[in-house]
Amino acid sequence: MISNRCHYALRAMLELALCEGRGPMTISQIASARNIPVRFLEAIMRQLKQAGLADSVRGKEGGYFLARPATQVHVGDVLALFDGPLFSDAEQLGPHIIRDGDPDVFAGVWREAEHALQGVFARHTFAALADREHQRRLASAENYTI
Amino acid sequence: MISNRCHYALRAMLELALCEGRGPMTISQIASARNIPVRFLEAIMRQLKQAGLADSVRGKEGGYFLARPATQVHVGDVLALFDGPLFSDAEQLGPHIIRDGDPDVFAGVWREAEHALQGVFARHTFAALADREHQRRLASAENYTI
DNA sequence: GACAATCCCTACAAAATCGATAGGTTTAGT
DNA sequence: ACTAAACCTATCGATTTTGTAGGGATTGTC
Repeated sequence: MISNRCHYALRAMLELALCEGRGPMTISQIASARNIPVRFLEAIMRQLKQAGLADSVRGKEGGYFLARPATQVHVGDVLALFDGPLFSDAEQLGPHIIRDGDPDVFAGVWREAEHALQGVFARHTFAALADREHQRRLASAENYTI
Repeated sequence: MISNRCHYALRAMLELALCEGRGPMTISQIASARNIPVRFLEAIMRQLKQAGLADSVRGKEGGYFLARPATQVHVGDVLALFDGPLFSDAEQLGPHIIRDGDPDVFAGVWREAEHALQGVFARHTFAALADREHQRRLASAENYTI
């Protein structure tokens, strides 16, 4: 299943997408906006940076921001980084299950599954998600004031 | 990702499908055919039985067999039993990530992903897999004798 | 009825994974 | 210099997963 790490990363990226174009965002800001343990998020953001999904400036007034426009970052990019590939052949995990490099009958199934997932995850950009989140917040704010 | 347990279960079910109609198969047979730890497989087979995928007779000459014809057992049935659902909402794992039962923006993504997977896994029956495995074995045997 | 082969159940040990924390270093703006 | 921020490495604790052990219960065969 999807690791907690990955859930955090997805929400951090969403937060960056929401604040796109308004300068870098600090780890503390992201963490408090999403209730994520700060020191844990620190490691996650580094990983996002190393993978080329986020970028950062150091020192005072520093922080993180999206490395590419939100319209060009997909949910699949984050998932592949943390939890992918989901469906690998068994021989990587338990080398004794498959004999002698015989082709595995299930390999085809895993390939299909992986492919189907990639299709889904490539359809969702963080720009679209941020948009939806924005709508959601407007609606709930309206609900509150009325 | 797919747990080792589940890989074992899939291969055990495949073995049962290969021997369909030839009486029950013992745990030892399945285990040695696939290099699975016997006592571990024991627990797995029980789980498969309790889920209604396999059935068994006890005592001497006993063993396991498919509860339904192999044409009506899908890979998805086994996966759902051991590792499913793969994509659940975040709130079940980390209740603090999402505030106040607010609808999660990612929930839709997970639903789509789960649905896509179900589609793939429902297309593969153990009958078809056993068939492919049979072909494979014939081919490799031919390769060996020539 | 004894025996042996087989499934069945519970508990437990060993190992891996994951979430989270701690302490300290480097960078850059003021 | 001071401070706020990103950066790095190590480690700890809890949970999950893998696998093992010992003992039962069931059924065919002699």
